[in-house]
Amino acid sequence: MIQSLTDHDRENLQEVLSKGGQKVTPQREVVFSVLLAKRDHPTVDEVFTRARESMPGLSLATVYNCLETFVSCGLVRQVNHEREPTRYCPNLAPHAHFRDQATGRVHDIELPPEVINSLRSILPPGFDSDVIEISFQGRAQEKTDHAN
Amino acid sequence: MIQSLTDHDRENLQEVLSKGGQKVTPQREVVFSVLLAKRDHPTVDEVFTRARESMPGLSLATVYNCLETFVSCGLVRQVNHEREPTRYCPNLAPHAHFRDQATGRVHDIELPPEVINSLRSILPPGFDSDVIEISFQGRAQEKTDHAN
DNA sequence: TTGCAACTTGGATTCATTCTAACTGAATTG
DNA sequence: CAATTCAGTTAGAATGAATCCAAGTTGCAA
Repeated sequence: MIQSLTDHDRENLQEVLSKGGQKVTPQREVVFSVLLAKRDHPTVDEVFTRARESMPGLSLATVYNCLETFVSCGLVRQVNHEREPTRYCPNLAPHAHFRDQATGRVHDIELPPEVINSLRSILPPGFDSDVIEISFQGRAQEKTDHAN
Repeated sequence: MIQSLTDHDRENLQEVLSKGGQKVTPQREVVFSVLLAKRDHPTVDEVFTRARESMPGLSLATVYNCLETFVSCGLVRQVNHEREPTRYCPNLAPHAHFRDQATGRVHDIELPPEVINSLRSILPPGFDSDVIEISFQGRAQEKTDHAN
């Protein structure tokens, strides 16, 4: 599972970071590649463990820092569910999250624009929102995930 | 702000608790009355502070216990936002939450059934959900809240 | 080469929440 | 009526995710 970024992903990382006034570092590359390699909404600890495979000296604090940087640059999304550890998600398209109660696994659910609009329309006058979080909770018939 | 339950509320508490195999206790009455007195989505600490006004010996652990009991009986809802302390809400009607970025205050947003349905309809086959959480984040022109 | 600013690091700290073990008090049984 | 039981309460200890901090690194710029 040790792997680094494709040229394309590295370019993207470089561009988004510099737009946010941040630099590309070896640590950030590794953390980002971990996120892209397996899009299963890992926790910080999971990212940490996976990243250490290719960079044993990496510290936990740095993983927190990197992820925080990515979030502030809009490169990844934070996913919070109840009080469980925060998870991270490199899917930037607007989507909701579905948490399988049995496994704890989190799935992305595509969000059609008309649903977003109908949601925005229920806000009373005077309320203006840029972020809408939608999360489902229930049971999913897991299709065994090949690929990744 | 020290006040106890109306007969109606006390009855309701009694009924819902016993349905869940739980008893009414003085502590539970106080905590419940705090929730009803000011429906501003208080944190545990806020509930604790307010409840102590009418019951100085009350312990924090008990507030946690009471609130947990209420949630498990379906008497109140938990409201989580990012990693902030959990808040509690006695509004049982289906509704979304709007968090004012400026003040941190949380407002209830009514959720029309058709919006709930359109949301449920975006789930892929095989996904079944009982709980849908919707939270907005943005700016609200606060209308100074009289009453309460 | 020196300086600086951003980034990284490990360890300490914070803080919401949970746990634990002792206590209370009401109901139940002998 | 005691004795037992059992849910509920309590204070304080423990947990664990996340943040903070002060001391290193690194690469770039003057």
